[in-house]
Amino acid sequence: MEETGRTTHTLAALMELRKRILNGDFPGGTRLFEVPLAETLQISRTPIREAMSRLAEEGLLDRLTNGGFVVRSFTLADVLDAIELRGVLEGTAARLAAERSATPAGLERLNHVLLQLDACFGRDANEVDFEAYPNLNAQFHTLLVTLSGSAVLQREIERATRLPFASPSAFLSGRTNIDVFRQSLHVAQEQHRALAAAIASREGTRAEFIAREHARIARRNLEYVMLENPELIISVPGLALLNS
Amino acid sequence: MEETGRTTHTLAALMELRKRILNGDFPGGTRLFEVPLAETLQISRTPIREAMSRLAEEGLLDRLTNGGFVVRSFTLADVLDAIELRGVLEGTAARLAAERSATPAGLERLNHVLLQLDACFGRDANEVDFEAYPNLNAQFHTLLVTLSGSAVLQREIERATRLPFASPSAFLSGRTNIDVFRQSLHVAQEQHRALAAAIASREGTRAEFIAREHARIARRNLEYVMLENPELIISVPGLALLNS
DNA sequence: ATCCGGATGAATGTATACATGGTTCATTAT
DNA sequence: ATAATGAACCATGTATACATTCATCCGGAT
Repeated sequence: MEETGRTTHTLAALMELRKRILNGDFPGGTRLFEVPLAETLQISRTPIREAMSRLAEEGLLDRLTNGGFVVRSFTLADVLDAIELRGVLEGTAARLAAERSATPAGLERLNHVLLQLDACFGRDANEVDFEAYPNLNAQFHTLLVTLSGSAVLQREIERATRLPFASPSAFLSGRTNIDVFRQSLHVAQEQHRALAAAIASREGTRAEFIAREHARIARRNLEYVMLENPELIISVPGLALLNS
Repeated sequence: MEETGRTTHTLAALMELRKRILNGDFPGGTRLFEVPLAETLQISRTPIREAMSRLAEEGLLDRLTNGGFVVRSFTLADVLDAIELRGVLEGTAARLAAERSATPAGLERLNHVLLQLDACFGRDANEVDFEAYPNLNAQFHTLLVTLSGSAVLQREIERATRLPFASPSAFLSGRTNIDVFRQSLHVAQEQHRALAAAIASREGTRAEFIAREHARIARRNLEYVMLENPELIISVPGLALLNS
C-alpha cells in the first residue's frame, strides 16, 4: 500500500497502528490516547494524531465528539454487510462496464487475466496454484472496476475494500489454503468467466447479479470460518478485530 | 452539521474551507498551501492541517503523494456517477429493509413522514410547500436507510451523500424553487409512496429499483441545469465546484 | 553543449511548550 | 445528607521553532 522505502514517522505510525488494530491488539471500542501511543512508538504526538486521522479515514477508527479516537467495533453482521456492500458496488461496476464502457481492448485484457486464472487449475479438482491465484484474482477485480469507466465508483470501491475482510482477496491469503476455500475457487472462476461474457455481450443486469453472487462466496467462507472452524479466524486478515 | 456554538479553530477552519471550496473559490486541482491559508484565517498551521485532513475524508480534497492537498476535480460525468451511486446505495437500503428488517413500527414511521409529505401538495399541480418539503424529504431518506438495519450501509450512504450535489436534497434548496423542479416533486412523491408499499410487502427487488429510479430525478434536474439553464448552477449546493 | 552536483528555497514533517476544556472528586454551605 | 462549587488532573487543541525533503536552478567540468 505505502512505499516501504524512505518513510516518515506518520507513515510508520500509520502502518504500525493499522497492523495492531487488525491484529486485534485493541478490542473494538478501545480508546486510543495520544500520549501513551507516542511513548510506545517513541515519536511525538503530532505524527500519532495524523496517523489516527488517516485511520479514521480508512474506517478503522471512529472519532469521538469531543476529540480522540476509538477502535471501530465490528460484529459478524457488520462484516457480512461489508461483503454484501462490496458485491453491490462491484455489481454496479460490472453493469456500467457492460452498459457503457467496455472496449474490445478492455475485454481483451479481461480475457487475458481470465486465461491466466484458468491456468492456475490442474486436472485434479483439488489442485490449485495457490501462489499465483490471489494476485491474478486481485487483477481481475481491479480491471473490472477500471472497465466501469467511473472514477467515482472506483474510488468508493477502493474505500469499501480497504477493510481487509471486505476485500476480494480476504480468503486467499497463504494461511487460508484449506480444502473448503480451494474448492470454492472453481465456482469463483466459473463466475469470472460468466462475468466477462456478460460484459462482452452488454448484458448489464446479468453482469451485475453475477458479481453480487460472486461476493457471496466470501460470505459463505466467512460463515464457515466463524461457525465451523473458529481457529481459522486469526488466519483471515482483519477478522481478529471482530466481536465486541 | 457541526455545532455552531463553542468551537475550535479546527472546526472553524473546516467550515470556512468547506464553504469556500463548495462556493467554487478554489477551482478543482488547486493546491492548498498551509502557510498562506494559516495567514488568511489568522490561525496556525496545526488546525489548518487537521481541517484539510478531514476535508480529504469528506472527499473534497485529495492527498498528494508527497504531502499536501489539492481540491478534488469533479466533471459533470463525476456528478452523474455520484448520483447513480447514491441510487444504487439507497436501492440496497430499500431492498434490505424489505428483505430483512422492516418492522410494523418502522413502516408506521415511514408512512407518517409520507403523509406529511402528501400534505405539502396543494390542489393545483404547481402549488407545493417548498418550505416544509426539503426537511421531510430528508427525513424520509434517512428513515429509509435506518430501516435497512445495516450500520455499515448507513455509514457509507452518509459518506457518499456528503458531497452536496449527491445528496437527496441537492435540488431542494430554497434558491432552486423553480417550476421544473417543483413539478418533479409529484413524480418523486409517487415514488416515495411506491417505495414504502414495496418495502411493506417485502418486495425487495421492486423497492431497490424504485429507489434507483428515484435518484435519477436528480440526474434529470442536473442535466436541465447544466444544459438548459446554466445560470442556475450557482444555486445548487456544490455545483460551483464543477468542471476543471 | 550537456550533464552532474551542490546550493537555495519553499513546502511539509516533527517536537514540544503551553492553552483550553471537560470530568471527577473533595470540600463546604445549606 | 445533599447539592453546589471549585480545584486539580488529564486529554486534546494550538502555536511555533526547527528539521527534513524535494525540486529547481545555477555553475562548473567534461
